[in-house]
Amino acid sequence: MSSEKTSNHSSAPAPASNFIRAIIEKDLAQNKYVHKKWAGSPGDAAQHAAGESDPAKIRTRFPPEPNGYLHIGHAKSICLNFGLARDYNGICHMRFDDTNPEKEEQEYVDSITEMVQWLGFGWEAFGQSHLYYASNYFDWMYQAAEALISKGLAYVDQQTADEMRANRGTLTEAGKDSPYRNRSVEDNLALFREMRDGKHADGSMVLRAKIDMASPNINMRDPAIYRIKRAHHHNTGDQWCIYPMYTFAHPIEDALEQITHSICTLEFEDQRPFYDWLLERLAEAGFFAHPLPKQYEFARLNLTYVVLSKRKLIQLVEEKHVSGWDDPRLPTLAGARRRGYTPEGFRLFADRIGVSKADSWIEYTILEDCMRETLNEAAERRIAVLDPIKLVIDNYPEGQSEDCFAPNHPLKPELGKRTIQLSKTLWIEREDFMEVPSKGYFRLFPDNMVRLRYGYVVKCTGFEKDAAGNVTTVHCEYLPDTKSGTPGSDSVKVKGNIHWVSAAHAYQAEIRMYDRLFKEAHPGSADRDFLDDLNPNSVTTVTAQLELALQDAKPAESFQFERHGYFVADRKDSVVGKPVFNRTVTLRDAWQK
RNA sequence: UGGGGAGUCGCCAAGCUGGUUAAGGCACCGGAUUUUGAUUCCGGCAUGCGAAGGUUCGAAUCCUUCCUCCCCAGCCA
Repeated sequence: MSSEKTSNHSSAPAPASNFIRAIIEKDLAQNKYVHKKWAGSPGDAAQHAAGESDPAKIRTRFPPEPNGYLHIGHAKSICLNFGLARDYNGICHMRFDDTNPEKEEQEYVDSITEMVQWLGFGWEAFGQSHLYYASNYFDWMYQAAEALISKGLAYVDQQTADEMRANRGTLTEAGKDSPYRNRSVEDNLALFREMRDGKHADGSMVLRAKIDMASPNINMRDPAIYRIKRAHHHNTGDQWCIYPMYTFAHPIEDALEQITHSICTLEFEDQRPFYDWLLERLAEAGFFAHPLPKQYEFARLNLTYVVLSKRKLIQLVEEKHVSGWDDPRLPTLAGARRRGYTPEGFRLFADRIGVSKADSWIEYTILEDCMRETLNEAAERRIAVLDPIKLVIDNYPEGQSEDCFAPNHPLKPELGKRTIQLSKTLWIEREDFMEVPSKGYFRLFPDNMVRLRYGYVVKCTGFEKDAAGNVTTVHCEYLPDTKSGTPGSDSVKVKGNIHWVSAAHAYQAEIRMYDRLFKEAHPGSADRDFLDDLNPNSVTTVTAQLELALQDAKPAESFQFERHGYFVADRKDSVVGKPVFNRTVTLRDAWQK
């Protein structure tokens, strides 16, 4: 618990300390960046040197490749990077790491920016936008590559991919030098320029950093840094036919953008030596100035009952196990949003799970609980009968109805009340009646009394069944003096309190009852095919009876259906005046049946 | 068997320049309030820090050995 300076937002509790915050606080305490300049846009050492003092205390970045949809795992990284920038008076750059034209599309950049903003983050800071594309740095990267070649630190290799692999060695054996490794600087430069100018076929040669083929770290065995690839790029079109590799491009992107803390996941740990090697060499060449960006790695998110691998998500969508990338059962952010999960809930989740380097599995209920917590605060209450049977109040006048008053939010009286109509024939929940009550059951059963929430206390007098033996109608009599809100309401004490909707005043609607997509905590573990772990009942659709006010629900509006859970009007399938709902998450239920 | 990481309560996670009663959250178990079996509120919850040795007045923190798990041999990111 080292610091008091953890958040700009004094109202919110400071997020828990973690190793990255500790590093940042130490760097800040040492005034590591006080002399850092910012050119006003990404640039090299000279450009930044000519700029003003950097208004940002730190710079982080969220650098997705636009080759797919964002998911819950990305939300952790987004909250981390943008959250750090927010808490330390810094800036988080939104950067598209688009160095491989074959996999990237505009559609993905659009959905990624939309989702980051939906999560509540932005890249406008100190009067400018910080949305960047790695592909806009191709000229600089090219120059950096030539600089490396000039220093004898890179060479053009004409081995085939297979030869390169064979000569890379193994985890326990050193690699062998390429026969092209000792070409002259002039030849390398000429060849590299020919590569750029389209004189050579795709795959015929590649530019490699010249480091050490015997390094115990395989990433240092002369990694490929530029390849020939004639593909149309979503941003640069056909301007280039050579593209930098991630390992080469990423450190340069960070340096051009004056990133102070480059935070990525654990699998990049082995890349860090090259990251530092490259930047040091380019600093020696005058490209960049100290302090150079530093890379730090944290454990990626693993969530029980969920798959987050791109390959598996694609398979779920393409094989139609779900309806699309925004299927409410998917862990994509588009799916989660449609399910009714909230940005606030995700941010709470990110704070709650913390950041460390230990591989871990977060229980899915933690995420659900964060959603409940934020929804409980924000969602207005409404009444919905999801599995309706009839309740007839035999001593209530036919054709009559009366107003009952229900608060929109029990914790927020300022949100007011709405009126709902009570009449002789109501819809109630099938599970709120039992012909023979089980132990501890305190809802409706013959001769028992319950309160009709916001209405009267009633006594069960009988019931009817159909030919199949299913209860269709329950009969009761009401106690006229016991209406909620009247002095007599407490005259009769009852334990049960059930919700209802007047049959003559109901809106009938479709509700999708979503459950987890997988029935196993670790889908696909123990040599099972993850598809075999799919929950066959991950969605069931019911026709429910809702209170009339729900007919006006707007797409994406969330409610708590009392005693059930949180539901959202589907943003896609709802039409004005005829919303359909998705169950976001149930309420907790301590009643073990 | 090369290199790089990680192992603290059921799940996360602080602490790790040695000295605290080993934070906190979630879960769980009690109990109170409640016209949602919800929420809220109170209380409980690691003689123990992967294991075994060692150093020390004192170790989760230092040393030694061992065990387990994760990552790396794309012209992907």
